[in-house]
Amino acid sequence: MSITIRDVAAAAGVSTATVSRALRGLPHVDAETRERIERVAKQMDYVVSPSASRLASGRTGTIAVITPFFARWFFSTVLSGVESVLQREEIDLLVFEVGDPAVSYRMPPEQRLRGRVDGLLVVALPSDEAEVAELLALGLPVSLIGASAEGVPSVGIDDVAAARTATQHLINLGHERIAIITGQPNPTGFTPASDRERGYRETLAAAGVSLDAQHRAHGYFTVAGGEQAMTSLLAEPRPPTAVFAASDEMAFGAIRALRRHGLVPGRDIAIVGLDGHDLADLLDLTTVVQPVRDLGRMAADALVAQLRLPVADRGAAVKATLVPTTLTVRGSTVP
Amino acid sequence: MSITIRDVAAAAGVSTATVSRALRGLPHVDAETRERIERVAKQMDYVVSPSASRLASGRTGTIAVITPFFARWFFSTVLSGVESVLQREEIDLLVFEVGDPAVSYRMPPEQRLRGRVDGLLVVALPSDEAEVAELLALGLPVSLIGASAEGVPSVGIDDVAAARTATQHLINLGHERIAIITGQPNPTGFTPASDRERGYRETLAAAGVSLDAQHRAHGYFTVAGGEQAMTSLLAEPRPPTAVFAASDEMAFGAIRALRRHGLVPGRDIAIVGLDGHDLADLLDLTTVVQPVRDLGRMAADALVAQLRLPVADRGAAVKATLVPTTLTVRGSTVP
DNA sequence: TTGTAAGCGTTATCAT
DNA sequence: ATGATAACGCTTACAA
Repeated sequence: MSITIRDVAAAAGVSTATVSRALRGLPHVDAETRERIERVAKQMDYVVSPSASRLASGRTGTIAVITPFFARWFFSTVLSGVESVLQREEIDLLVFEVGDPAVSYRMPPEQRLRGRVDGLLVVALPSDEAEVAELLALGLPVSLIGASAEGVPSVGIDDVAAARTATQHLINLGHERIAIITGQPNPTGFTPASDRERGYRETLAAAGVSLDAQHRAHGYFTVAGGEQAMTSLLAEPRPPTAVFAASDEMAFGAIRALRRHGLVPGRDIAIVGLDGHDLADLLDLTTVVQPVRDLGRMAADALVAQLRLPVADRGAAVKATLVPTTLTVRGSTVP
Repeated sequence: MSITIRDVAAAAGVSTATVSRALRGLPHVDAETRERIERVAKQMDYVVSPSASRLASGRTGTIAVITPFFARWFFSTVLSGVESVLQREEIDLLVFEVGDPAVSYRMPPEQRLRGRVDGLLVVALPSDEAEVAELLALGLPVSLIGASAEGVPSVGIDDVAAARTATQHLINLGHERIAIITGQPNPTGFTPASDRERGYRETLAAAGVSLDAQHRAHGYFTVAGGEQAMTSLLAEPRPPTAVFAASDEMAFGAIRALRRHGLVPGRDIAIVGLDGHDLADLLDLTTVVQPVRDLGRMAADALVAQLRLPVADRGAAVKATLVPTTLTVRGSTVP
């Protein structure tokens, strides 16, 4: 039905082997011959059959992104960064949405991956979970985004430092009752959550500001969770004068809670988030900005680099890249 | 290196043909034989080679989603709906981000699609654009989401009706100077934009409310655009008392503009959006809700149904499904 | 019900 | 530099 490499070979008066070499830019092909083949191929509108090529070569030219969500700012932004690289590299992008690892999620069984992809990009998943470990054990090149693990390349921010920046900002403003809205109640293997909390604690300690156990609430990284968390903080005998929310979406929820109580963020209670969410500006939220799209880009670049390497040299330079964050001050924290 | 169908066949004492049939659930396999084969296969941890299977069968078990953006609420939510279906159906999901069709976008060249997918899901792209037309001409089953075209199955909302609902709501509140923040300046083939504007116009006309040409601004479906649009509306000699924003994100921008001017949405100027954005609640925005995730699900279901059909019967029932929208009233429109 | 064997369209090895 | 040709691992007539 469709044009095959044989048709092209015949039309160009060469063997299929030569066509294959010529079209893939391999060496040992006469310049003239190559040109002719390319011309003929284009004119015949020939496209290599991916299935055949994959079967014969053992490479798929495909990578998979495994992510808890699509429909949340961080994740979709990462995805966008990833795809910009893959589009350039002409690599196919397969996606799997696995759900909140803190609740219930279903990893793609390895059967959905084996033989379909050359590499894996895992977004913000606790790398110590059994399921994630299985992925790593698949033997494919892997890159983590927004999480890290021993012996696996990763890119993310320095969560401790980012939290320090946020907390220090509140301290500089003169606050002494600084609460945190954190992600999970119990520290899991998902390090960003606990790292951010650690940065907060360390900074308070360093500044000699007391840490009140009552000034900690869980927002589960969601808007609704942030709202609940803030509400409970407000209900305390001595409510905080400032809040560090470990994610912008939780900060949004907190802002909503404030409004519901007739309080104005920045005037009545200072609040700072962490993310650099698209809509932080809209809500006038001070936040520590992480370059999320770049995270996706960099991880994809790193993975592609791995793939281009001869299999032998691959595990060589496993590094955890930390990209810098920047504080953006807005109305939610005013002197 | 890896287990092949031959290994399984040998271990089960049958031919590869029988293994193939058994494992795919085809008829004409003895129950006992099938059971044995399944047992052996599982025990050997056998997984069919996708490349080989694709090459031999001509089917890829893959569909592609082509969308302008990942990192925007509507699009990522659609994607999530799509993937929930494909995960269930065990179909691979390939994604392409093509950029804003109103600005500049790069469709995946057909070479990136041919032979790689069995079907296409096209999200919110103007189907009369040459590039989109090319996709349709690819001969693959296609389903459109949030846009429609002659002879192509699609799912979306009734944009005219949704806009009517929004506008009528404002009229019911007693407003007589009702502006619109619309998407594009010029009607392109992207029907939702013009349909929403049409619904607005028709409703005003039906209610005998005059239509002021000054009460129309372009928000380009973005927050920033919406803010600019609202700002320009406010600058007019007789500013509107109510605004219909053709998307929630533009409404968000409008709200921001209001705040900047010291105006309170709902009290000083009524505003209603269209989308049912996650954060509409946060911003207390009245909006006409479309079931976006369902849109993705339904389109995926429809496409999968097509794929399961014998090739001959495919073009049969090309229908444009319109799903209902509902008005959610919040603080941005109070009596 | 099961087996045989001819593809499917490349890639890659080994000659030439 | 080019050509023959054996894989690659499965599906699917067709035969038995």
